[in-house]
Amino acid sequence: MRDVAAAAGVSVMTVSRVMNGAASVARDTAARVEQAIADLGYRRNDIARHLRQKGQISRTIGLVVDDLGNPFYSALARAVEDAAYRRGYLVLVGSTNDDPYREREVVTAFSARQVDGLIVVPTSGNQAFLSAQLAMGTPIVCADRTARGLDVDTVTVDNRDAAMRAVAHLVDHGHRRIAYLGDQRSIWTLKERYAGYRDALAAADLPLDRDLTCHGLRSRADAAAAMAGLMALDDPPTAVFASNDLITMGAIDGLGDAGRRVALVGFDDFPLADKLSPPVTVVSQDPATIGATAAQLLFSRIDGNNGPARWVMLLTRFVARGSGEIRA
Amino acid sequence: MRDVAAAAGVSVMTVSRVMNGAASVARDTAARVEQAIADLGYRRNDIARHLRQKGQISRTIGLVVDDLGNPFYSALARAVEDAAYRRGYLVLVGSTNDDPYREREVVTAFSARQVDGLIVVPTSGNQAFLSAQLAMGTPIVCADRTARGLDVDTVTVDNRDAAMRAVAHLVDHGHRRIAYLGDQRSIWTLKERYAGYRDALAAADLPLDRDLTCHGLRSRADAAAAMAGLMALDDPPTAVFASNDLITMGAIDGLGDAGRRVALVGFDDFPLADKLSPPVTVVSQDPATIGATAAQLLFSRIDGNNGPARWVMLLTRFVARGSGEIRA
DNA sequence: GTGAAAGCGCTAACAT
DNA sequence: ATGTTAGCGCTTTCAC
Repeated sequence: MRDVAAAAGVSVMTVSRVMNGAASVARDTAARVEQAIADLGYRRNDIARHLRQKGQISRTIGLVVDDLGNPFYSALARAVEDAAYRRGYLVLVGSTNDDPYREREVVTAFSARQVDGLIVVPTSGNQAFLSAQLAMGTPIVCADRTARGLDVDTVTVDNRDAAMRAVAHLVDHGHRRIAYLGDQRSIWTLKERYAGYRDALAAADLPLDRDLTCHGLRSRADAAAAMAGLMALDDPPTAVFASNDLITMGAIDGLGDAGRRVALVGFDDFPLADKLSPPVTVVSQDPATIGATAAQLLFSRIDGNNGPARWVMLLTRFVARGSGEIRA
Repeated sequence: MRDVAAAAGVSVMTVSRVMNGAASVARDTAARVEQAIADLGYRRNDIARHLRQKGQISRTIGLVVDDLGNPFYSALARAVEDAAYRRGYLVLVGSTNDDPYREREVVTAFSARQVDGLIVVPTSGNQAFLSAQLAMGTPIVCADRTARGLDVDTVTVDNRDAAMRAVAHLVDHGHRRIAYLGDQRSIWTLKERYAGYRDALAAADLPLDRDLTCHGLRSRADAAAAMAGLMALDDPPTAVFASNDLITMGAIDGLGDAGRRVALVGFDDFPLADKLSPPVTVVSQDPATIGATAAQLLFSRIDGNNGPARWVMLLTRFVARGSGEIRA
């Protein structure tokens, strides 16, 4: 900037004014400065700019998800990025792998970079440490899952109720032995979905059979193995509720030909679910809407809204395609 | 930091030393400072730190992809993020939607934020403008596609050759009317794949029938419609080469029951490809490896390597599952 | 072992 | 319409 000023024969302040499109610069002075900028290929250092600028804003938000490589979270991330782009904000991303330690590291690094706000998919750990950032004036919004030990804006779907309806649907089709396949119970969404599963059983006066519930399935392969194990029981289930997309695919792998007689309902829709035989009945949620809503809540805070924390519950859609309508 | 210094009764310099773990601080002084830091909940401002620090590094890299919401690019992004995390770097992400204007905006914004390096999936526009960043000392690596008008490190797969072999596979199974379904030809990868398609036809002395080639398919629905159109021809194709995962799915949609007699090979593997009937034969590439390799090249530049530009060509894998082995 | 002064690149506030 | 001064929060350099 000093070089530009020297080249144009003005002070750095005038260069600053030109860069910011200030009106109070003579046309020919501005032209000289523009020329110098072009000649020297000068680009403003936005970091230094924000350091001094009023309000200390960095025009950057941080997005912390479980796994950016998971299509669910990448769809969410894309929606956040679009909202940020429209407002002239940049997005820092980080994955936690549901590891509370890494979550803390990432959030801390983002805060040290002075992000103006944070959208977080909380891990199963405790998020009380986030209250420090909150106290420092950095707004936080939780997406997909609620935080533990923290009272902030949150966007989720109606996990428990949706799971309950899905399982009730299986009950309505005559099933009494309905298996549950799920990821770690420590994750909020899975706890909710499992609760919904039990709600539906209770409502139908069905017993909760521990032999039919599998938790902690971290991958499609895990789910396939668990499903195969269930089918090897003396009295195998006649229906299955799979609590996320990966697990649903694993269940399909594990069922093999038995997929034609065993009913299946999965949480999360996925491409080609309608092309399988039988086509897969699912509870569908929209990650892009979750991300867009979270961004909207965050920017309202950045814009100064400091009302009480809001919890936006988005509705899921039940999509009957065939696999969930197989009768007992 | 000033507050901490005051609370501990030392100068800001000593606080700085403690924050950086300098050895030359008396044990009890350090303890007093640590205490003050804890009491006041002080967190260092990394932005200000990097502004003054030797070498002016920001420990941030920028990642520009076509669409972060596309599982292919999100897998790539995840690999980049992991590599960055291991080195203590943060990642700014941006999507271009293959819009050269947005590409330029995003890259410019990243550069203004003083990123230490850039991994870019180039749009179909011209990337000559990137030479400005390159000249300013910001290393750039292209991933998935090559850049136009720019000589930088690049990671791609053997698109043309892989496409050629895929189509040759169809020829080997007796097909003479092989359709091509592709996205915009202006995109480098698609240009290459289309060239491979023509290579295979030429090698088999088959004519290039314009009626059997469809370009510019931007979505699964586009591809479905194009496929249906092809099947409505008087003399429909007996085989199809689909040039990416979305288009392969669309082709499956468009084929419907004809999928049992019309052979299909797709570029890109996708979940459940093996569960369809018939299971889908594909050319499989690994986006995570592309991302990891790009990160490796970028960090080698950040570490000072300034040798000539490298082009790493990763190999694809041909996965025969059934749909590609249907005979004419 | 500690501190004072200077400055990274920029802009706010007040000159002129 | 333009320049001067001060300072954002930190680190470098050099002094003690």
